[in-house]
Amino acid sequence: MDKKPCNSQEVEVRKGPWTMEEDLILINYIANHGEGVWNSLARSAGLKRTGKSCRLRWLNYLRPDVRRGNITPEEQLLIMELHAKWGNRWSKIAKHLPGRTDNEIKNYWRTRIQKHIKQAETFTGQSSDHMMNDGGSTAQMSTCSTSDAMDAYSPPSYSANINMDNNYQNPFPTESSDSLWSMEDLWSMQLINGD
DNA sequence: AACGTCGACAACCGCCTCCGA
DNA sequence: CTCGGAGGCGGTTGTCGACGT
Repeated sequence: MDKKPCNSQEVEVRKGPWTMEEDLILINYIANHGEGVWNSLARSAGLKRTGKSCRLRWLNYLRPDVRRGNITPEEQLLIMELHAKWGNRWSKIAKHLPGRTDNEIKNYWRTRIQKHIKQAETFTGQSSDHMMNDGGSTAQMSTCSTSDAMDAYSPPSYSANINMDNNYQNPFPTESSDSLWSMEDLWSMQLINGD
């Protein structure tokens, strides 16, 4: 059951935070070979990660069009509206927020919006426990105007950076053929992405 | 200055669905 | 038609930094 020392290919799957080197390997490999077939990708690239882990890392963090940083008020409203419509269909919601990942939206919802709902609930008494029904809350806000929704949720303080992403540039090499990434490229990408 | 608590986010896990053999 | 593998999705956990006492 335990690791077989003779079969060193399938042992030692790395877990936990990704290192800069791993990120570079993954980015370079995808830049040259494209994404998909994640299990074999992980193996071919020499990453000691599962295909799932590589896919997740790429989709949620390394992809060049991933926007990081503040969720704008517009995006927050959209999230609330779409969540009211579809419930916890995070990937579906994410499709309507270019550059945002389902994971990011999910985290945002759980840490921020849900907290505000909870607070609002304690104020208004227990009258609306349907709002907190995370496991599939739908439709309760579907008819709210956006301003109503904002009143209900009282968004966290935003500094005016609504258009901060309009001049986002894709740091990826235009042609995926034979391009290698350096540490500096990676760092600059992290900076552009708001990290 | 040290310690404890809380919040935000990255990553993992398990389940489900789809597709090809 | 069935089975197995891969991908996708949502839920949950772990980690780290910020903040308050």
